[in-house]
Amino acid sequence: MARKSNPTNGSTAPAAPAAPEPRWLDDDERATWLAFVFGTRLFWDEVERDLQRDAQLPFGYYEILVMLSDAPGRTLRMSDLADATQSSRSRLSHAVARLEREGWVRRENCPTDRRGANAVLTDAGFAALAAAAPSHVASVRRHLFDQLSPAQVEQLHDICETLLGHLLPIAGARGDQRASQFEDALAASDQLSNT
Amino acid sequence: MARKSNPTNGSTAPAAPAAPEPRWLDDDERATWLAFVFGTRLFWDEVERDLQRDAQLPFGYYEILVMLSDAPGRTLRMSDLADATQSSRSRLSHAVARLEREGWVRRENCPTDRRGANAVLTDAGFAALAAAAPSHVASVRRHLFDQLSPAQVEQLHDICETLLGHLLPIAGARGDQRASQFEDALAASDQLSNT
DNA sequence: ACCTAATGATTGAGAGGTCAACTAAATCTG
DNA sequence: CAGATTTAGTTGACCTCTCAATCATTAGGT
Repeated sequence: MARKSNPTNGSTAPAAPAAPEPRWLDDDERATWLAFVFGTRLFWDEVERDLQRDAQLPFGYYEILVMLSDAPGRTLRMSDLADATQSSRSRLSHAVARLEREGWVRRENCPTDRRGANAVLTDAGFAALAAAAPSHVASVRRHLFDQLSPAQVEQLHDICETLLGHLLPIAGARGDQRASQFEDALAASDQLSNT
Repeated sequence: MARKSNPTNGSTAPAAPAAPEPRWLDDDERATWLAFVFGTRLFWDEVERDLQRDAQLPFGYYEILVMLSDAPGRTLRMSDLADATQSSRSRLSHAVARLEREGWVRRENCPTDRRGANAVLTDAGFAALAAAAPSHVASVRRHLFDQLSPAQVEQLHDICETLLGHLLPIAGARGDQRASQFEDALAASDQLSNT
């Protein structure tokens, strides 16, 4: 399915606007690409399914609750929360609206900037997160870390860091706020690691 | 953001329904998880953005066209196409409806099974795919293969195969038709590789 | 053959996401 | 300080996906 080969099935490239002579993937690359597409898709399907079953929560929403629970006062500016969860402001606005309906997040006016808004994790939201976290971590463990050797975990880490080194500047150059956030998230996870 | 640590910020697990004493991620695992979540998300955002810009096509729809272009007669039963693209029958039905509106796919009645339907790639659909493919391959290359060393590509391949070895049986046990399809796709990509 | 199950495929409602337009407040600039 | 610009955030329309319900057809069992 994920073949990237020329659909004309030959070496004569069809009307190719950008690349006159595209370099198709060779067999090894194609197999890697296929495994990557299928593997990551199946992984996320499984993790999301587990989370949905155990917490009636999509992973993206879980992330929002985690970020808030880690923030001082369990409170974060909407923009900061959007950046931290790698989501657009629009998406976050919709998401928080949903979480607010659920009673897990509350909006407050920002005292220092009258056009700003703070998202606050409610006690109910914190309880929901606390209930969801153990089984979610178990799910990630079961489907990822438990399957890989320590060496493979390290390799995966390096590979993802390499990709981030390439992608963050690109996202940043496009004005994508998320660029700066990865370092922040890492730093935060160091500071707050189970003290 | 992607911290999996106990939201009570300590070692005393809160009301945990399933796991009395969950094993939280250690610092290395958390960093790996964070890099994985951010890295793959950013990667797919970028690839999808490129594809959307160059072909006005989400990746999932591109996959459908690729599968059809590889099939004999550029024709596939709806069910087979669904399996091959790792999508539910429902999703595929909606997707093909959309591609049909676009004029890129046509539905035909299956001659051997009167409740079946065949999806056929039209000439316009093939042309659209041919126009989209070069820049899409370039995008995947630019954001993935060009960034990794040959060793890393091999490691990534192994890691994804390992995950698939774990996930395919799980998906299969749930009656998920996609389980059988990975092997098929690999075999097909071998057979049809740029001859 | 007949009745029941299983299969192929579609449909509609609802949830989540993107994109572009919009409001309001803060900031820059002359 | 007036006016333009940038920034924070929300909104609505539209698209895709999921889920459950549905319909038609085929396959099984007796």
